[in-house]
Amino acid sequence: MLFWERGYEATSIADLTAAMGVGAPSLYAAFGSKRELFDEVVQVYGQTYHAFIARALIEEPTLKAGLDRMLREAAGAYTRPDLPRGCLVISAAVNCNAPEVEQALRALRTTDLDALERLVNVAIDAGELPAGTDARALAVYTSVVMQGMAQQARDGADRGDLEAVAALAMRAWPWTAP
Amino acid sequence: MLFWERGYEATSIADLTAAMGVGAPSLYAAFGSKRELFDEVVQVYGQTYHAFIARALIEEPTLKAGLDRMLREAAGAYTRPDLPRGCLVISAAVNCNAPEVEQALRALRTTDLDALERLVNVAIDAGELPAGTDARALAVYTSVVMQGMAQQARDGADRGDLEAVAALAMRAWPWTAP
DNA sequence: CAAATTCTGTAGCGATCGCTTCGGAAGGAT
DNA sequence: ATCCTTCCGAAGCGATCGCTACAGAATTTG
Repeated sequence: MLFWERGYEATSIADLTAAMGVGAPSLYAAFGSKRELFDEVVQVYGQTYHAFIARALIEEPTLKAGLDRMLREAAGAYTRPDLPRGCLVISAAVNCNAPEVEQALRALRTTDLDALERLVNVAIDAGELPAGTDARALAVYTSVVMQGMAQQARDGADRGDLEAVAALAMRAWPWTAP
Repeated sequence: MLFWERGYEATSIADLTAAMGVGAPSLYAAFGSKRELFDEVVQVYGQTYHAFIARALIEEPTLKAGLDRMLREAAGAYTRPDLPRGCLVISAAVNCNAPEVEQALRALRTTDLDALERLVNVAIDAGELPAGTDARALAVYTSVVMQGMAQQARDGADRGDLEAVAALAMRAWPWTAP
C-alpha cells in the first residue's frame, strides 16, 4: 500500500522490503521485478478498493441512483482514516518516468470512462436522460469529479466536504422529470 | 517548463541543463539549487499561465460570469497544443518525496480554494446565491472540477471535451433567479 | 545424526541522482 | 605581448536507485 500513498517511482525497493519485513531477494523471487509487483498490487487494489465503482453502477436500478451511490461512496473511500487518501489508479503514476506504468493506469482510467459513457447511453435509451444528451460529456464530467475528489482528499478535504461535492455534482445532470 | 510536463522529482538536473543549453555550474550559480530554481519557475508560472483564474474571477461583474469564464478558459489553457497539458500547480508535486515542495504547491492550491470561498460568500451577500448556501462546498466543488479537468487534459481529453465539462459544471450552482 | 536442499540477509553491482571542484579557453587592462 | 580575471564544460563527489551474487541458517531427507 506504499504504492498507493507515495506512487510508483517514489516508493523504493528499500521502502517495500522494510514494510514487508522481508529481504530484497525474497521479494524478487516472489514477484520478479518492481514493475511486476506493482502490477500485482494494482490488480489487488482494483478488486478490493476500486470495485465499489462498478458495484454501485451495476447494482442500482437507475443510472442516477448508481452515480449518487458511487460519488457518495467515493467520498468515504477517498478519505478513509485507515488507508491512504485518494485513489491509486489516479495518483500512483503521475510524474512517472516509466511510460509503461503510466500507460497501464491511464488505460484503466480510460476503461472506466468508456464504461461510464456506455451506461449513459443506456440511460438515454431507457428515457432516464433526454434524447440527444451528450453522453461523452457527461462521462468525462463524472471522471473529472471523481479525479478531482481524489486530489482534494489528498489535499486535506474531509469526508463531509466530498459528500457535499458529490451532492452538488449530481445537480448538473439533465435527468428527465421522474 | 520541463517541471510542468514531468513534475519536480522526475525532472533531473541533466534534463534541465540539456534543455537550457548551459552547464550545471552555471545553473547553480544562477539559482542556487534545484529547489530554488523550481520556486522561481513556480512564480513565473503563476504570473504567466495561472493568472487567468484570478483575472476571470476579478474582471467579470458577477461570480457566475467569472466562474463560467474561468472554467472555459481552463479548458483552453489545460489543452494548449504548444504547452504541457494540465496545470503545474496541481500536478508537479504529486508523488514527491520532498515534503517542502509538495507543501508549497499545496499551499498555493489552498490559497486559491480559500479565495474562492470568500468570493462565494460575497456572492451570497450580494444575493447572487441564496442565503444559507454552503460556500465551502461550492468552493471545494469548483476546485474539484478544475483539478479534474487538469487531470483529464493529461489523459487526453481535448478542449471540446473540457468545455462541455465546464458547461455541465456550471449547472450545479444554485443561482437565484436572474 | 549427517547430508542435501531451500531460503534469507548482507553486501555489492552499475547507473543515476543533486551538486561541486577543477583545468583551460576567452576577454580586458597594462 | 603579458598578465589577470572571468567564465564554462568535463569530470567526479557521496548517496541512492533497482537488482543480484553469495554465504550462512533453516529445513527436509535418508
